Amino acid sequence: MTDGPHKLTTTRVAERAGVSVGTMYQYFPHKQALIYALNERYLDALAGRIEATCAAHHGAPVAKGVEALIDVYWQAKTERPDLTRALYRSVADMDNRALIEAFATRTDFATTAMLSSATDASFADVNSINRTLVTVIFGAVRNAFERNLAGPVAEDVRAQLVVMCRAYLEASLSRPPARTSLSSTK
Amino acid sequence: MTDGPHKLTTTRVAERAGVSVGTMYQYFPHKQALIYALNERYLDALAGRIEATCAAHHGAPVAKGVEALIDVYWQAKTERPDLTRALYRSVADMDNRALIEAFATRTDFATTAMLSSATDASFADVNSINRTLVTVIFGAVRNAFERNLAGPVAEDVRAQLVVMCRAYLEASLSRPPARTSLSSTK
DNA sequence: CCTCAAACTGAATGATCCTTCATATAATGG
DNA sequence: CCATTATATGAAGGATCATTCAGTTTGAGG
Repeated sequence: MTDGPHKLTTTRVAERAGVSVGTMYQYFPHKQALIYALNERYLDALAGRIEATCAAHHGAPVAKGVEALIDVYWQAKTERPDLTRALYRSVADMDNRALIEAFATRTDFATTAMLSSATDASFADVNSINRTLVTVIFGAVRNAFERNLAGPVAEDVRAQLVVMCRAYLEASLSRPPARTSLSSTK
Repeated sequence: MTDGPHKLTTTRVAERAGVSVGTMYQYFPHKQALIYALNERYLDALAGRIEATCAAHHGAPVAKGVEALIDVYWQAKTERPDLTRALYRSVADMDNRALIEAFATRTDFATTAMLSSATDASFADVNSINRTLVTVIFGAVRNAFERNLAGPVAEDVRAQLVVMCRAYLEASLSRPPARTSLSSTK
């Protein structure tokens, strides 16, 4: 299903799935429903991975958790570039509000839980911080992906993204375990 | 040109431009060329605004500069949501490597210059930091935009994005004006 | 081996949209 | 005012798909 050439046509998807167009229409009423299902499956798997990662880092230092989060997402988007691209594109052509919403909810829940459970830090407004973190990570990864950054450069961006998120968290501690040197809004 | 309903068809664009399809084909050989031109114009204007912002913050504290950068970009993407959406979408349907490339080059140049010129900070690897900053900002803004965050929430994300970038810069100073409490990779 | 239903097939249909071109309108200059 | 050229128009041509459906294959039960 890691489609190659270009458009996600019904015939092409059917072929790739090893059936004829007609058969496909026995399982999905529209093309939209089909694409929706593809995205649903993808997002469901992705959410699953994220949840697993977050669960695995309950109680771990936030720094570790965020890095792990960045890694799964990065990995997920990069491991099958064609699929990623095809889905990103397909999403532009239809109303996917519900899917994105569901994904965001699951994700937010998982990441918030991870952040809150960290024993080495506590944050005043976890929701705000979490929302920002997720928005930044997902956005940055997508942007990096779409810019087709070459290997080492991509790697650098990924690493720096980790640094950035950590710096943000450290700056946002409500009861800093160490002293921060943050110049408030100088 | 702030297109409303959905697809960017040749007829629709022509209408919006106040001419007939035929006339349009006297100025653009393909639809592709047309869309390309639209994007070119948009990106050119955007790059211009970014350059202006950066120029206006030469020698200013980095914190100010980054905030300004975030603001222009955010503003540019939100002020005409339909246009933004239409262009994001159109970009998925064609080879726009060259445009993105050109935009990235101009942008990188401007932001790097701004960062380097700051008198209150100096960075070891400006290129890496700049690349990361730009990727994160552009990506996060897009992501926030596409999530259709409600007014106050959006505002919060924007503000937090500023906080985050500042924290990152502070953590990346090569000769810290104050002491950093950064736990290296604990 | 036969029957019937379920599942499959892919050519035909119709919609949408890019592109062309025969024709009309405007502008220029003599 | 006419001739000539530049510019504009939008219906028609042709491609590409999504979607349908008449007909075929498959498989279970008898």
